[in-house]
Amino acid sequence: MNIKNQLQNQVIKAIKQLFDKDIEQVDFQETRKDFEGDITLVVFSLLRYVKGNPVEIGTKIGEYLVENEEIITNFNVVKGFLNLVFTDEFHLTNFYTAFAEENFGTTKKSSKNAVMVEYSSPNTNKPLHLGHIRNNLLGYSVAEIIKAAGNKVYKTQIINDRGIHICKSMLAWERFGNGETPESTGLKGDKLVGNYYVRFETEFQKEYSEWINSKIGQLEFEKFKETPIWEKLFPDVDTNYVISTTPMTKVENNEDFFSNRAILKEFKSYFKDNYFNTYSIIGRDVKIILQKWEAGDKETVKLWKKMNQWVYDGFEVTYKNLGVDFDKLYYESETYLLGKEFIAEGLKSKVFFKKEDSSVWCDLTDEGLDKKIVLRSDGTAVYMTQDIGTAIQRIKDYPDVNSMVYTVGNEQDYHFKVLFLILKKLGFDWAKNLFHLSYGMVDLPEGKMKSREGTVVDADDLMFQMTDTAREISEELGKLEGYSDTEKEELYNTIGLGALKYYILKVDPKKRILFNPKESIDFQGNTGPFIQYTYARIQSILRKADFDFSKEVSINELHDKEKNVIKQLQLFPDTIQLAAKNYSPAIIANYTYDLVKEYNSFYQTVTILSCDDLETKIFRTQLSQKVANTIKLSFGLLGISVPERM
RNA sequence: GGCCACGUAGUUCAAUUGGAUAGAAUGACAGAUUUCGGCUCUGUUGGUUGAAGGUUCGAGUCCUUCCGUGGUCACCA
Repeated sequence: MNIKNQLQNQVIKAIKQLFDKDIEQVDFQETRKDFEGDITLVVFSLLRYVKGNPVEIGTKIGEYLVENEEIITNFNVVKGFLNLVFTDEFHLTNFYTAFAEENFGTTKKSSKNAVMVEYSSPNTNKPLHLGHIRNNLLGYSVAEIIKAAGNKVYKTQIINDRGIHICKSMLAWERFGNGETPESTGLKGDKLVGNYYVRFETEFQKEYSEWINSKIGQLEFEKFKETPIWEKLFPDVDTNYVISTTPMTKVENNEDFFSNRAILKEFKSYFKDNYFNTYSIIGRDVKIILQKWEAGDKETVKLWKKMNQWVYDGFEVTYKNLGVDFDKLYYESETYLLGKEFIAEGLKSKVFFKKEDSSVWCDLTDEGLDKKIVLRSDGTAVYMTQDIGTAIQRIKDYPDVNSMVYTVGNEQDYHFKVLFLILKKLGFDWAKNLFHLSYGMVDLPEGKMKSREGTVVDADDLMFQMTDTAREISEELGKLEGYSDTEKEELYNTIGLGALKYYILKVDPKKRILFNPKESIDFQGNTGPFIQYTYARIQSILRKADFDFSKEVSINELHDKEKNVIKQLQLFPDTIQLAAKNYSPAIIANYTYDLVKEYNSFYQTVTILSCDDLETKIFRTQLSQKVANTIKLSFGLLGISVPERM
């Protein structure tokens, strides 16, 4: 039975005895640092049942507890808060319970049900970038946290290996590739394929620009100028005025905005998809490839397989460096057909309806959402189709899974809302346990990452730079005599990636991150290396401890700093549960930082190894060891490793 | 424009899910330790929690209305 339950029962008894009232639950919270005490009872919430002055009520309960509960030695009441003080023996017993438990804080698998966590899920036409890094770190960490909270977990991803994007790379490679391979160029496979995707875009833009200057392009431009599309593009502008005066030439005092050039730019981005689907030659060619692929054309499928494999090989290297892994991979090309099957079923059961052009839709207006397409008029699958198929396939493959977590950026909030609703409508009872782990974008100090402007931060490059900076700083410090070159490289990797991972994971997933490369490699303050340093320093102490510190000792009186560290350690189990409930690695990160701060303060004020009293020396060494273990465990949940020296 | 997030010290983030005087880090300044690793520790400085109302013992947190930022509103994924 945990402390809160034990105390709750006592308080309930106290209230029964003192005020003759029956209540079921009372609120406890951590005592704030500025007040004396170890746990706090909020008296205010009792006022509903017990009338009177909160201070008097608190005092009476406090007196009762000191009298009747042996772990409470003292109390004080501030306003409506009853702060209770535990005995030193109680703290010590708690510590040794934790000390004896190797993985203190984690829960052994208790549930028969499993959770599936999806993350990463990239397209196969481009290398991974900073945004994927956040996704991967979050997904991996949340999976580890859920595991530590006592659940079976499967890590998975859906690889978007099918579709127009990969066909674009294929077309460009066939046309301009001269048979290049990763081997022949020395490039990572994902980089090579990404280059051809860029090449396709360049060729397309060239063709598009030429077309705009052609007669027919100018005709479309004129049409564009006359359409009321203005309203959509510039909702803030008085449209009547704009249309009636042909503003692009006549409005003078906002020339930049209304200049012919600015409008042309608007037109260009507005008409792009339309052009791709109608006039574009290269667009037509790439769609032919997609059709051939869907028809199972041998040559096309062969090339598709070859280029996808290059990408997979490249991704594997990135995943390995990043330290993430998967239990099972799903490929869109293998699940979209199952999705189609269930669209057909849904049509029968009237979950979906068919339009005249034979496209299939789901009507969600009753739920306050729109109508959503689930199958194109030509019968081909859309994004939603394959997501339906994938979800169902997963439950088929893993019958013990009854809950799934999707780690996907918040620009897809609406998509997942719809997906979960559709699955519910299709009658799957597990659909109520689906969670979209939605996270904010990663911005750079200069603004958003844009591939067209070349401001995308490549995942491999970033990891390399972080390791490099870690090397520079570590070499200055020179604490590494006796380390071989490979050991050193491993350490730089540990530190560099530790900095990166902590920097990203310490912020709440749903908030957007401002990624400042300079700050991310910082070693001081609330950073990964700061925490790693504390761990390494404890290891140094443990190496020097030339006495037996494996057995319990008894201490007469605890130092305040010792008590604070013990209290912080005690919070670990609840913290894991809370982090799992909230799908938030940030909670683990912040906990670890608090623990380290508490420990450093302890370390600074008391002596450990040079302490005169043997019992105290042993106890403080044990306390240090437990802190180190906990750092290692909690950092493990974040996917960050800790060094023995640094 | 409809819908959905978010808005907290100069900056980057917290705040035990409605609790006490809103905390850290960073920056700047002052100090401690110089024999367990100085990548440490202790202070000082810095806030009308975007604004205004409301709900109650109590609001950064919940409700309403504005303001600002971002996302989304495809037979793209």
